[in-house]
Amino acid sequence: MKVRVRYAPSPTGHLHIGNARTALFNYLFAKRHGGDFIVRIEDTDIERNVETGIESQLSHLKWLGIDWDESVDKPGEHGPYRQLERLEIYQQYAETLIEKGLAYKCYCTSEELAEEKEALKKAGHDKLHYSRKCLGLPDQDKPHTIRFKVPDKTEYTFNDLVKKAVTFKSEDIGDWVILKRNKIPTYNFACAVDDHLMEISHILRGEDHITNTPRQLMIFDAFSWERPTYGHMTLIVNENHKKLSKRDESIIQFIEQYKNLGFLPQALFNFIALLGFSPKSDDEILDKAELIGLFDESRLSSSPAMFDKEKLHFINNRHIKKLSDEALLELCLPYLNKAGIGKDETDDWFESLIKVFKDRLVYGAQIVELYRDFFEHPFKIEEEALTFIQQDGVRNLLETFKSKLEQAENIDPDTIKSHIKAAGKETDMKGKMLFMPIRISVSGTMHGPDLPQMMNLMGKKILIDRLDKTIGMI
RNA sequence: GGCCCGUUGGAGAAGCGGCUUAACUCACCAGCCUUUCACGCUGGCAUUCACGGGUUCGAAUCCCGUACGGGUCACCA
Repeated sequence: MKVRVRYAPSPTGHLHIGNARTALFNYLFAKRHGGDFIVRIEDTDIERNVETGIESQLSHLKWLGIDWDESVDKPGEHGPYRQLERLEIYQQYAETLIEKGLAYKCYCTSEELAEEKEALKKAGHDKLHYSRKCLGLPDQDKPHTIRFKVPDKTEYTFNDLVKKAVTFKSEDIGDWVILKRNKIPTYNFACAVDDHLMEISHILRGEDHITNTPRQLMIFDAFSWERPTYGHMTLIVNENHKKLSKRDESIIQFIEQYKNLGFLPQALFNFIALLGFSPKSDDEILDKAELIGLFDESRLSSSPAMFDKEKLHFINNRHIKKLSDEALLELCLPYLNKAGIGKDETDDWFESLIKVFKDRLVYGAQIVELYRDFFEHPFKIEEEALTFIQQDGVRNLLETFKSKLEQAENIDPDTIKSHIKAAGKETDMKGKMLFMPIRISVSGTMHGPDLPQMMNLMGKKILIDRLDKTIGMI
């Protein structure tokens, strides 16, 4: 049987990190097993559909490097791929279920149902199941839903790819709606019907779907269809161990936001693939091809995956370091331009700027912050640095160096280096006692990028000014 | 509350009955490299796997219970 998997988003907004993970693992699974990856649009909630939802979902998947074999823009033999275009199909299958006596029409209004539930709750019941009072009623010409008649005393056991054997009992599930009053199917019904019709072999989805599985299994069984294999991936949780919620502001949640900040798609792909999965590899910096080769569904984790921002930053930085200088400049340039940095500078200037910060850059937009920290912010010396420059000879060194700088025609990195050397010789300072005071005097801190490069970028005026200020503080 | 799931170092996370005196990564510390910084490299960092009982010659790994955390209970997906 051919491996066919699907990612089934509802077009209610932008691509969320959790959905991206679902898509990514299905993609990895398909590619690993030489199967097909399908994107099906589950737009049966007409209230919540967003106009640009589909386009946004698809374009961001593409940006991440995930492509598909069949979808709305690339029809295969199992279309249509939007559920709203498949309405007659679901209606027909629902009708069949009624004919078989496995489903029935329900004329209850939402108000009635709410009251019923309230009464059960008051009576202390845990299971707030539908009373079945419409079961067996003669056909009426009234608006109605169609409910699935849940079988008595049946166990639904499936061998989950991640959780292993999972069992649900039918008595824990009440008769549920398969076709809404507006003739549109509910999620569980449409999903099961489509998974069968589209010949989906494996379903990898978030653990929040695990309680939906028995309902979908009921549909498969009702039609005697072959059940697909399910795998429920752990939830992604935040530092408080809570499911990532779209309203959680402590974590950036949408792929688009990462894209806008200048994160790299290959890094995001790498990071997301490690959310609930650990490849049999010591190295964690992996590209798409490596990840496909390493993917193994038996290594999906069953305990929650923590969204570790630090790790994302680390991974992105590692991928940035792999970029060529040209590619990195291309990534950073829009942010610099927008911030008005380097308006009158040459290409060379930009190139050295990129070189100077490449090692520590976490994401594209950060270049602005880094630049400002070192070049624009009011000059001030950190405490530990201030202590350092109080040592003997520092003042003399800085004054010597400053006078050389003042006379210098140009301040390219090599020239600066030779002036540092000369100043060291004249004042008998070397090693850390030579470089560190100069570093501090121009940046205010004991840690930073390559010294001559950084000084060249700063320009003579700023350098002299900072040197003066530092000397004044000794 | 019912049903489902989870609990390993400062953090992420492997291991799922003997090969583990618990891999790997981040962070941190030390050393090396570099006339500074950063990069890189090397080493250090859990005698212990939520807790209590049990099974076993042997348990982080299996079973039971407790605690804590989470998910889910829609005419949403």
